[in-house]
Amino acid sequence: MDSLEKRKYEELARISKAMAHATRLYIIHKLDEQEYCVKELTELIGVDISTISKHLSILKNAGIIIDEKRGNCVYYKLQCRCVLSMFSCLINVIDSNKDKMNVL
Amino acid sequence: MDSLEKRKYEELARISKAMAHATRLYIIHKLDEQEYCVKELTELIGVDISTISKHLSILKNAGIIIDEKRGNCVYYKLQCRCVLSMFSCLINVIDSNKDKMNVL
DNA sequence: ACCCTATTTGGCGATTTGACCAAATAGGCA
DNA sequence: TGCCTATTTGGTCAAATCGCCAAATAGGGT
Repeated sequence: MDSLEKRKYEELARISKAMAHATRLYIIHKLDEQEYCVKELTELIGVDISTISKHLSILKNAGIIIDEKRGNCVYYKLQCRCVLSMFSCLINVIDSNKDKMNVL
Repeated sequence: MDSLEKRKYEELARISKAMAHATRLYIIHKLDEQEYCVKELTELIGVDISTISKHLSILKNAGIIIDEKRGNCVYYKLQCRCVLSMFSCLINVIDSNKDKMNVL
């Protein structure tokens, strides 16, 4: 793997890592339905608000979500719905394993 | 997030984490082209063979790749090409960010 | 200006991850 | 059987991740 290729895969991994957490996947899923502010997400998820804030900043930093301040709150939404294809990919993997199991 | 939903997202995250590493993404990419044994992948990538073996076991454990012993070697291949849609997802995210930048 | 709510930031301890080395294991083949 | 190559496993260490708490910051509204 030459250094150019290495950089490419590290960049892909950077985005991929940002999604690789149950809470962050859940946030992405909820933000697909509608936008939410930090406090609302905190109530939906039930962990400390500082934890949610950090998850959001990881997603934002990876360019997966964007924020917008309105009134007293910071609202988050998906930067691009394309991330949702991630879910079908993950579900496909899980399903293709179930299939494998059944065959045996 | 009720406990059923929590389990669901943890399961998705389990697969997602397995892919969230530059070397493992690279392995997936190479295994899409053809199957390889551990030693060959080690030479392609250039880290310790035990490191590659562990990466492979993570991918195998997540049901992303499968192995097959033939002769002296263990060959690995994709369990299902569906994981490749992950790459387009990641690239889409990166591109949608570039677009955003250009607009500004 | 002051209070109050929302959010972010810094720091801490616990856990996980990733890379290497060395040693164990597996199996083919002379 | 004994050797040799390929692979896996266990141990160690450094670095990254995660969740909480406490404190800092931001900004609206009275």
